[in-house]
Amino acid sequence: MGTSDWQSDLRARGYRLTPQRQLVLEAVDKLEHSTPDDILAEVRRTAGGVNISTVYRTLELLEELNLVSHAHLGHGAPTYHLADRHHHMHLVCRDCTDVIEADLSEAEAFTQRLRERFGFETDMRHFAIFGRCEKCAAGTAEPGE
Amino acid sequence: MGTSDWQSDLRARGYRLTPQRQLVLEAVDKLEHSTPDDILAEVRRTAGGVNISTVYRTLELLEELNLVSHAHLGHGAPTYHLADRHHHMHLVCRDCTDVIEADLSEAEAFTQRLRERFGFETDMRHFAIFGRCEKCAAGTAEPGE
DNA sequence: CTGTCTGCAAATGGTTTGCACCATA
DNA sequence: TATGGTGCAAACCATTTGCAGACAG
Repeated sequence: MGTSDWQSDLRARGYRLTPQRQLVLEAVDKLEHSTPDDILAEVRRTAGGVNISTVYRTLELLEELNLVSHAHLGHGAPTYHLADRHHHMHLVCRDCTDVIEADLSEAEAFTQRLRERFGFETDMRHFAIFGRCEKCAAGTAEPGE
Repeated sequence: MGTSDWQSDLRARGYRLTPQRQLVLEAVDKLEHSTPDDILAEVRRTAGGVNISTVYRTLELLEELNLVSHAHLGHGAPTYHLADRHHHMHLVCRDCTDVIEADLSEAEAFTQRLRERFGFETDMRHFAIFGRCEKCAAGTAEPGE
């Protein structure tokens, strides 16, 4: 898990180091919370001929190597990020679709409770938390709850 | 918000009462946590000619009328349920994809905290909580966290 | 009858796959 | 030079839309 020895790890597992794989990883690093399409666009700034299927295949590989992971912030495409950043969860507003990043520590008591009650080991990062942000909640006094 | 006066509500808003709309609502009621495809299959047991696009259009309408709502339990299609049942959240295991239903009260302290910190009004029902169930967590001592 | 609703077929968005060629090791 | 990787095109799954005919009110 050194600073950038993923290349040895890659080869140790019988995989090859290609420009595409380096570029996808760099794009994920640079963009943060980017969709496969975003990543493709970024990669193409350097290497025009790269195909979307290569991006998907590469993201899958990089996840297997624990270099990147993805989160679902809404109904659309998932977003990818470096695995070692991303120690926060996402509060997504159902009305304005804004995203608030909240530290995982805010959920510790909650995840502890789920562990005790259900033996469930929670990863708050993977799916967004859905609701309404302060601004949008102020607008309506919905009888939803 | 009476027991079943949605039909008046429907017409009051200029919509029409059709067999398809009744059947879709009945299917959502009967199946619980069903995808549009599931609902279509159930509806077709009674009315063979119904089309998937009608199911989508009808579900959208029934959500607008606050009769049904949907949740995202994973990467696949959303699941629909009657709006007035469904006072639980879903703990989804990343390995065996089993779903545990947990009462919303388990999350009260957590949602209260998000309200105080961010002014965020949380709906824990809409997106699943991702993690690993007791059984699957026992199998691996992953360094994920 | 009139305007809404439906079925159908085609388009869309996101993702996966088969295959022949390419390039890393 | 032998595999593993890539680009391309087609397939796939979930969902949406345009349109002409059907039917509720």
